[in-house]
Amino acid sequence: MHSQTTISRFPSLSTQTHFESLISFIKSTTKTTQLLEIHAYLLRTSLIQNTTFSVPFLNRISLPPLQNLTYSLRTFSQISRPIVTHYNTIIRAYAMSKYPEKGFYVYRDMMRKSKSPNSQSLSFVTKCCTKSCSVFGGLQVHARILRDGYCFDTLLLTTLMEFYSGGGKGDDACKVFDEMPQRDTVAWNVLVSCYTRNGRTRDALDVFDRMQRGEHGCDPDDVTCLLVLQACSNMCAFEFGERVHQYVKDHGYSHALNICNSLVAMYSKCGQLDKAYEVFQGIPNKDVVSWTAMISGFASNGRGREAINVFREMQRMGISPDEQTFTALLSGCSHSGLLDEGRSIFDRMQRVFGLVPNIHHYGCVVDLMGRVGLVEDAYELIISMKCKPDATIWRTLLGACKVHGNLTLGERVIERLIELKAQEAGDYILLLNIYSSAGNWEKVIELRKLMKEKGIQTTPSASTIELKGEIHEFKVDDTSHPRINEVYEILDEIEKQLKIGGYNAEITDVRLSYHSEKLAMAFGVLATPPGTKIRVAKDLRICTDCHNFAKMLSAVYSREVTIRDRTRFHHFREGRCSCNDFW
DNA sequence: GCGCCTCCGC
Repeated sequence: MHSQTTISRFPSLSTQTHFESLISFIKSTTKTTQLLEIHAYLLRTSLIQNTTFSVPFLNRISLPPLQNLTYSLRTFSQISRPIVTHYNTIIRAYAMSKYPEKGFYVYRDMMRKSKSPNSQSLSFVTKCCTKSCSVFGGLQVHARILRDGYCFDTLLLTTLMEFYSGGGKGDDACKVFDEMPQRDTVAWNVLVSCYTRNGRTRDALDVFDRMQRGEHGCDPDDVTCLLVLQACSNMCAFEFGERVHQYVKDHGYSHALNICNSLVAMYSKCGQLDKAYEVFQGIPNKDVVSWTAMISGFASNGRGREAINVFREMQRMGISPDEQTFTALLSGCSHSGLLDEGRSIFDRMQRVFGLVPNIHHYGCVVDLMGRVGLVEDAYELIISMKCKPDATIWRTLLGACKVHGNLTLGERVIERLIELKAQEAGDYILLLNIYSSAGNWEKVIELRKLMKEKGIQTTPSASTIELKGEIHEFKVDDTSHPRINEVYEILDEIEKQLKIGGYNAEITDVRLSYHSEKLAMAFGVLATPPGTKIRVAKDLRICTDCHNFAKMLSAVYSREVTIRDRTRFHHFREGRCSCNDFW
């Protein structure tokens, strides 16, 4: 009713005021119904042909909160001679929609009509190519950017970096960055995100210093901190993370909720639960993300009961858990072997909170059942799922079959993986280990032959250890580290000592050579004074042998050892592990 | 005028 009066009032005013108030009304309204009335009015008066009206109208209808693609397209089609800005609006609308590839068609169409794209058109169409993973389109746009001389446009080039980074072409993104004559903080941020996304976490951390050092230095902003904290989590770079925390305090970001949440996650993922909890308690207005981060922190560090307590506290505070909260909680139950608690939470999640379990939730429950030996039940659960089982969930069960030496089920599971055409080297290694644990050497030889025939290559795993803020990396049977000879020497010495303590190298695991985590631990013993905590991060899951090795090391050398593997933390102390062998 | 961004898991 209100809008009706507003529009009908327009003609009574002088033309100037009429137009001005109409435009400001378009810019301020957020109601689709009001915009539809205006649309009808613009059409009736042919004012829609006037860019002064059509541009703000298109912006309003195509951008959030309305984002109405249908009306944007209809309006666009009613404009008889669209200009570049109109096209840009539509390309942007497609970039934000579910059909990003159509943005590229509009871009091509506009060029066919001899309209030259400007910086904005190129920026939006690049985004379309990024979202639709169109390598072909992106390369064409890149060529156009160079041809039209936009190589000074920082903003446009940053968008182009995103295209390469998202398409897994990190090197090309870096090249665009290197050739940029000017860089702002956002360009640096995209570089960090590019490194993180493409697995070059170390380089991501280096950027934090590089950007401050540079000639035309840029100060990291809050987004830089978020990204770098993520990189610290991935690398288990605790000391680096602390430095970023200091930077956050010094630059007044310590009250930003997203930064605080990232800090909780970073400290948790570096195994520093006390620090994580300290930051967590200092957050005045904790949201779901904060609570989930803390639950996950306890969960991945093998403290399932505390994770459940935090969850209870969260409910007392009236914060509703979301799907991710339950994933964290259920994974906590599985890491700590809390079968009944896990089952009850899985049940309450559906009954009380009305959430439909997704593949991750099922994955956690399968993991939980598998760990405690209910492998057949876990198999039944996967079969009963409403969603399609993926390779990962089968792989989880395969791992459980290995732990419990269930050969027949293991074979059935690998068949499923083969059906999904998703079998990886790691899956064969697991099956291989199942056979060798059972002493079935014929099958071992047969499978090895099969792997050779299929050309399956095992990727060497790597472990890292941080000393004085510097990251040292070791691979299986490493030969590259500068102090590798000393490392092997001390490793032999350690093994001798541990054997006296009762450690025996297990021969059930096939790949028995110098595992990277052993090398990293040995380096820790070598390079730090006695009594210093050893913190190692590993990209795959730790094997039984290395687990025993670490347990014994913690007792014989009186060192606390922390190993973060692909899925969780292991805190070793006085010959025991926080995981109680539930891993 | 447009770009980067917090919590989960197998």
